[in-house]
Amino acid sequence: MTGPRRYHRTPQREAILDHVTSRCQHLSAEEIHAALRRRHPRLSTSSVYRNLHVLVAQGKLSVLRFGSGQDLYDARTEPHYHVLCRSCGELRDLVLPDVSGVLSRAEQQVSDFQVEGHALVFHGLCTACKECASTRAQN
Amino acid sequence: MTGPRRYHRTPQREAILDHVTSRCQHLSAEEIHAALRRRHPRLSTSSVYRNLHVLVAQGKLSVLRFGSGQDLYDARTEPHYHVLCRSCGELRDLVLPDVSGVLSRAEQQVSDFQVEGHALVFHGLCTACKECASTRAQN
DNA sequence: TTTGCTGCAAAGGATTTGCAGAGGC
DNA sequence: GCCTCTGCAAATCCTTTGCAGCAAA
Repeated sequence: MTGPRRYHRTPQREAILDHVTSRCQHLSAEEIHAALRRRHPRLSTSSVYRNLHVLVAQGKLSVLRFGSGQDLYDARTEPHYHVLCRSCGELRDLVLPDVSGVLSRAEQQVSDFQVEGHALVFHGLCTACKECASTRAQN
Repeated sequence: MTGPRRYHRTPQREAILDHVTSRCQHLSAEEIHAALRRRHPRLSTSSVYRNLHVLVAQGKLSVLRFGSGQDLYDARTEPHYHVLCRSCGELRDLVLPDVSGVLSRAEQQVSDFQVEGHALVFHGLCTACKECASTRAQN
């Protein structure tokens, strides 16, 4: 029987959480590392990755995984969703209160499962890429 | 101005699509490769990956990206969603007709974006992992 | 004949892990 | 003191790419 995990407080972890929280963007581990290196020159990538995992486990951040190759981290505030352009990779936030209600209710209908949350992503083409695509033939 | 892409018909591509379609599971590129190697001993991993991309681009398959590390491929039939256990990684299909209606309507509310589809994933703990977790303390 | 596809091998890129020492509680 | 965390370097893992020959249209 393993006891509960006792997280320690470390400057690195706090800096990472502060940084992600203070920005209203979705940041990659690499971006976070680069940004914090100014103030914490010895901060390692592994610490960034490890701390991001911890913060996600604690529910303080959430992860977005898309085709972009790298995971993006998001400071969780209110329930919101995402729109992703399959062409340029642009990622936008989306708040849909009506949908949130429906999905919260749906969570309880999932049998044999203790649902803790959900992720919803719309995908398609942003305006710019749509125009771009229509100038060339399609299949 | 690039013309439309003219896909050729190849035994490899057909075998891959057939295989994924015939199974009601979510398969990784590696699993597909391993399964098809019996009948196509010279089939390469790169062909599997390339063909999976093509099939997704053609809308014949869809991709699921989760924490598991590898992408999973799904033969698209009816609109459905997924439930993912954050502990053991179990992934289950879910059909929620009510929700589908709401989300299809929501697609049209996304401004400045031509939405082509959406993905919805519920996450939490499956029954087995839930019991497992409750026998040990939590944080 | 033009263009797409294949297998092979090598490269790429994001994330993870082993380790020994430092640090929080 | 015990256990977690850190930086560093090396390793891993999945996926992509370059290439030369083959195959479909």
